[in-house]
Amino acid sequence: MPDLLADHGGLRIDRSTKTLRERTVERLRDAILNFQFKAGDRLIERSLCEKLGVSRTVVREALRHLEAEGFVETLPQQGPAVAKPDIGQAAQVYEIRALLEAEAARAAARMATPADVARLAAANTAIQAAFADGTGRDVLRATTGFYELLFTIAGKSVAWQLVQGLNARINYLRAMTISRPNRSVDANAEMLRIVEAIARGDGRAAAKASFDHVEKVKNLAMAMLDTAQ
Amino acid sequence: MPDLLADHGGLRIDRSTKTLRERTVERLRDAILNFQFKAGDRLIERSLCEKLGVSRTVVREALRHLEAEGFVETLPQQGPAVAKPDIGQAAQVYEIRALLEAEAARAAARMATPADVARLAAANTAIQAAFADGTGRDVLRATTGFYELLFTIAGKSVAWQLVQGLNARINYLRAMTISRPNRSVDANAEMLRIVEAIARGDGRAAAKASFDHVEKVKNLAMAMLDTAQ
DNA sequence: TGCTGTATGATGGTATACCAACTGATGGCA
DNA sequence: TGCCATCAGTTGGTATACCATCATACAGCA
Repeated sequence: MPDLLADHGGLRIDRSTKTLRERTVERLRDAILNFQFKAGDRLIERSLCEKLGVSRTVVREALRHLEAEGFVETLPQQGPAVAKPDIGQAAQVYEIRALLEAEAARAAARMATPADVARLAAANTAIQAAFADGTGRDVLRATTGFYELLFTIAGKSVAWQLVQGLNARINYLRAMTISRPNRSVDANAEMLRIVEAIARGDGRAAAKASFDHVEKVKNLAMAMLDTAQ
Repeated sequence: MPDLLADHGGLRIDRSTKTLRERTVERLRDAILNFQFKAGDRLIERSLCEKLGVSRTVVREALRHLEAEGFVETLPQQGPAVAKPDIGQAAQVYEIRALLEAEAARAAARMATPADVARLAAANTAIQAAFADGTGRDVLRATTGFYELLFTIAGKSVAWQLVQGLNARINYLRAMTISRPNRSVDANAEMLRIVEAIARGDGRAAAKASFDHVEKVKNLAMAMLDTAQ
């Protein structure tokens, strides 16, 4: 079996095309992240087959994947639905995010080049633009772009994978914190603290700013869940 | 659809039985963790069907789940195999573990009752017994038991899920660090530091002892990977 | 009008079939 | 003896069938 990952003098044929299953996983994940399905919505197999134009095998395998990632939960005798974490799990998810993002910010402060810093600043500007002109969906997407860049600069691809999965579980909470009055102003100040600390290479300050930011949104989210119950 | 999670005066019928798929996921995960399959081994569907006595649908869905958890990786045109991370990923996995376990140790120091501390001490004794009388597999299992207890005391079920997945990816590295000469003696001292710090309620010391322990095994693992390449 | 029984449709679980691509073995020819 | 072509077996991808369980709607009866 040829080693597709090794470099063999540059002549290797690229045969990597995505299976229907892989594309289905991506489509469903995107649909969940973009609120085409909301937390708690049932994901009925035959209905998804019709929408996506694939067989139940493909849908079922995609659901298994998303289930393991935390996007979907399956209750016995009830079938799959978009994941909706309880308040205890949500709190823990925010705590872990805070740890991982703070560590990434610390490492990014150490490793960022001036070009990196400029890119982070631009990513933050994109978040503000999304708050001003876009939808909640746009803000989530821009925020994801910022953090993806942060983790990439920090060289922490594994942590980024975990954070993506964690964020999946609290997707709708994130959407709700974004839509709070004045969240735009506070978020701007908080992200700016992170970018500025990284710009001056202050890992400790970057970690603190990042940690404080996640604590802030965690508290907003917990307050909302308390109200909703 | 009845709400299976709500309490309705205690009369509710418990119908939660596991599907073939759920049991297959567990069996395969256990087999990987117990080195019945080794890192890099191909997981051929029809062969697994014969071994497990189930259809390809059940096996494929289980593989999808384990793939998303990080136990299995699928290369195009090559099919599924037990995951084998490279040195960069392995380093990152250890770093994340260090963060999450340190945080769990800190919280456990705050929350542990005397009975909890006794259980942790017993779990540590079980690790030492496994080093003395058991196999590497026994040591891994006992160590998992210790950490499961630690995270439970700390109230961190989500972090524990993540750590389990992370450990899956470095399962064989863990087995290799365990089998080093004198690892038993060092491990005992390191775990004892953790238990003692928790016993006296010193969160900071517990976090440090836990962090140092993971740093130690990370360095052992990195040294081995360097040698192997 | 309300309750109960029955029937039908919906849904997830599981098995099997078919196909395409790939790998390895074998035979023939130069 | 080595190389090439062909064939057979292996394997993953995908589709579909069947079944059991559950939910909902409807009809009949008191």
